[in-house]
Amino acid sequence: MLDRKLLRENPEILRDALRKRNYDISVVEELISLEQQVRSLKREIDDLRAEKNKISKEISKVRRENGNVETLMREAKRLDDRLAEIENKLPEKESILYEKWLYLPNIPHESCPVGSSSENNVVVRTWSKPREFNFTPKPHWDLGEALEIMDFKLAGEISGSRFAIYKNEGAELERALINFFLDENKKKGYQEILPPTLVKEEAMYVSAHLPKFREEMYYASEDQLFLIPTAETILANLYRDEIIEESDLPQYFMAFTPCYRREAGSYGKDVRGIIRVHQFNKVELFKFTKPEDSYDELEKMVNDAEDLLKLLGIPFRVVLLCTGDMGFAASKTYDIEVWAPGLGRWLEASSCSNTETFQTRRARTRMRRRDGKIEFPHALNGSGLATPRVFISILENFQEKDGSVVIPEVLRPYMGGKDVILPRKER
RNA sequence: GGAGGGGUGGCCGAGUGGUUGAAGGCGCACGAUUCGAAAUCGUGUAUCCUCCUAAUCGGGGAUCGUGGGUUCAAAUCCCACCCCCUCCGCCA
Repeated sequence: MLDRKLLRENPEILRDALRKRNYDISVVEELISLEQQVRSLKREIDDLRAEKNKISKEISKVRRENGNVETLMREAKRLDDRLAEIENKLPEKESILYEKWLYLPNIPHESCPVGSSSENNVVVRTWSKPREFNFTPKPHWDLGEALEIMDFKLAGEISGSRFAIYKNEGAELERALINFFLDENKKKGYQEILPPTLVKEEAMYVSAHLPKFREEMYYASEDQLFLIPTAETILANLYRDEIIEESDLPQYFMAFTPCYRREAGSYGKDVRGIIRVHQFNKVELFKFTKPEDSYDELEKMVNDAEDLLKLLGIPFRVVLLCTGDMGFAASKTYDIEVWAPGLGRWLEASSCSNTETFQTRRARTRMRRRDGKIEFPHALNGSGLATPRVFISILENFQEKDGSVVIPEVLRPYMGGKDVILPRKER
């Protein structure tokens, strides 16, 4: 959510932001007029209430002195009628304005490349060279099924398409990744949170997954609870309705959770394997920072995520998203893409964003400066990391000609010292 | 799921329908005292919106879990919902 003062003080910033994101800018005029109406209604109401409060106090005083209050009462009632008339108009206008306001995306940072699609994204750096194979590398679904560490047929029967079952070393590898991510991030100062994965509707508004992205989430209607699409939802709510002292910033958090996404609208896309699944595991990173520090903190967060891949030895590249490709809540986003030689393409394994005050406004999370001034801190989120594409990348990058997969060294302590996943019969 | 109790400022805690945005205490900040500290004394200490101002100051409105209602007037009365606690039932 943006600062409503923009409508009065600098609507051009809004139009510019919407243009960069390929949104229709005509909504701005509509909002300006709505905001003016709401504000003038509020003023009228405030003035009338002030008058009425005065009379009420007068009544109280006259009563105490045993005077006659009838004239005053009549005056108060008359004001009441006028008030009721105006007060009735306000909630309607206010809610229209609020609803529309919630649908406005965040303002892109000036350092973001302007462009309309992923083609305008900028690769800022690439780490390590993709390995040369002297055989044709297989996709992870072939490797996974042959090694009997993944079962897509069974998952399909039990849960449907876009679900996976991990077995044996597959399950172990998944668990190893999660623990490895958590342990490494902890060294960087991220506090661990283990949250619920079902949340109330109001919490979803804070992260800005609502109202716009209702269709992308699973909903337990009986209990009116949403399954989280990411732990970002939870972490953005950590300081809801609270004021953080400036001296307590920055704050780093991480949370491991399963993530649930309906993937509506991506029918027929990435249906094989675990490139795009309805349920996956992710360790999410989250920061609350002072506004002046947030862009440095974003760089650090990206580096933290990159470090995980470096330790694993997985080739990756860092991509700065252009304005048209950025998420709704983001001011600036870096994606980290890992190389998947079996698929022959880069896969997004992390997305790190600065949302500035977009989420903290919705959460009413504020910070108090040393001089007592109140303002909104910035909030940042990033994956550190989501497992499926790292899993893919490990299988596909570290496969051998015989179909076995070498386990990255840093994961071996998490897998009882095992260094390779061999085909079933050889185990 | 059934029965009961409760939600007030950073925290504890008072609050007869009317100068209560809210006593008192703790905490915190600043000042005095002190060689310095403790103790003591003094002052200050919620947030949001809005108007005025260059800014400070100041004016107005709103907020005592949330939303509605009664009333000239609600923290206080009524209704609904949310949350917390206790007991019973069920249960990993």
